[in-house]
Amino acid sequence: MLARPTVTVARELLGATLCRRLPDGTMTAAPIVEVEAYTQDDPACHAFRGLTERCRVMFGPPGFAYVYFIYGMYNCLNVVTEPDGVPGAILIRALDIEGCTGPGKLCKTWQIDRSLNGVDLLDSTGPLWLEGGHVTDDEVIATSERIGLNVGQDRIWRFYAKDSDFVSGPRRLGGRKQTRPATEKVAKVLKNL
DNA sequence: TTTGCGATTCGG
DNA sequence: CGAATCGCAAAG
Repeated sequence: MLARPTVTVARELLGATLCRRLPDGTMTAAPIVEVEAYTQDDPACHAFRGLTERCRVMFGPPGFAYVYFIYGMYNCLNVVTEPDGVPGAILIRALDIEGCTGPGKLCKTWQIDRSLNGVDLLDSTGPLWLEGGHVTDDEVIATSERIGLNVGQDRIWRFYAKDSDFVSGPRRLGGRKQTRPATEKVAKVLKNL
């Protein structure tokens, strides 16, 4: 499923449920509502210059977590894609739940750091994993340039649930406060996964 | 080794 | 718009 073109998978990942089991046993889960795709031939991708220690997991099999540290204080979570040997990843930018708007905040809130780099995201007995299907309804999905890049801005590889109030960054005209739950329409789609 | 900067966020 | 804050990777 994840061993396919990153951009395709990214779009389909919207609506999947990210689940977290904290060290103390606490469990949390929420739908993914914003993602960005990064591929080998993409200048903004960590794997663009080849394999390095940091992006090693991106070159491995799909379904594993690629967590990196950025700006001296934040962590970002990615889902590795593409067949083993081909780098590719999807940055998880927001979950449909309070405190998880933005890749850095999401990781801070759910206590995700580099110690989770390389964990199997398809293992529901682990600390972090994915469940559920995906959204295919174009009507509830929006697209845009990726956020915070100085290269690769020509690639429209950011996908987000149109009406989720937890999506980060630039939004549609008259951006609203991000404190309400997703609208009924999106909520319904997310529920039928 | 050194250096410049980054897939961010928050405050002024 | 700039500070915070530090690991990474390209350059020296």
